[in-house]
Amino acid sequence: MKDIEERLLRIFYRLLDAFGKRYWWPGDTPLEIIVGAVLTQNTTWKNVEKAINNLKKEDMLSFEALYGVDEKRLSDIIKPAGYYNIKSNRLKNTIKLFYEEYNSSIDYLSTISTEKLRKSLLGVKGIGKETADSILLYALNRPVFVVDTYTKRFLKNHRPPLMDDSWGIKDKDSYDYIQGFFTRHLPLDKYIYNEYHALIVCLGQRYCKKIPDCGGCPLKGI
DNA sequence: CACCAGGCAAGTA
DNA sequence: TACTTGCATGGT
Repeated sequence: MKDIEERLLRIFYRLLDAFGKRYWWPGDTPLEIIVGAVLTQNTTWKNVEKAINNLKKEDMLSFEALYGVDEKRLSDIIKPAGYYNIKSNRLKNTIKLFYEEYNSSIDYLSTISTEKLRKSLLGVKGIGKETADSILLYALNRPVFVVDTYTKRFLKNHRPPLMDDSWGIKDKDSYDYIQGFFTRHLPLDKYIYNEYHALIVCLGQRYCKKIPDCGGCPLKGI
């Protein structure tokens, strides 16, 4: 067990050394990060940036403006992010939660437990586990490990020999199991969770697209 | 031309 | 529970 923690940290520092700090999440305010988390669902960040820039240009990047804006008009503004009709509705649902239940107040949000926040986020139509956890970690600074397709691919591609079968990771493991795996074997540290997820994404984008292929991969020979 | 990207919900079996 | 499908733009 202790062995796994050391291994995970060793991988972490190797990636950190290779790629440097990722400075996630891009975004100046918690709201911008929340909006980005919804818009980036199955979408490249590049396209999300365009949508967010449109929102800024229209002066729509506030809880009040987003709460009040017409859904049709919102879909028009965020069009570059793709799935714009669905995402406009999801954004409205998300903003509605913060506006109506938490007074659009980051200070107030800081008094609410992570468990309660996660439950209310998952109650929003359009927010699944990854989006909820991204908001918790990157917008609200809670120590929650984010699992995404890169994380699953990372585990799939690197065991064994990188990871031993005794770790119990299987291809079709659920979100909760994989998240639990990381949180059980890492210190409860939001800085590590923040950087680890970002580094896994960076690794995946550069080296491990679809099949196990570690040519030039910084984890080779670790 | 095909394929993918920092998911999710709804439908089917 | 475990698949499948629709959603849509923009880059490779």
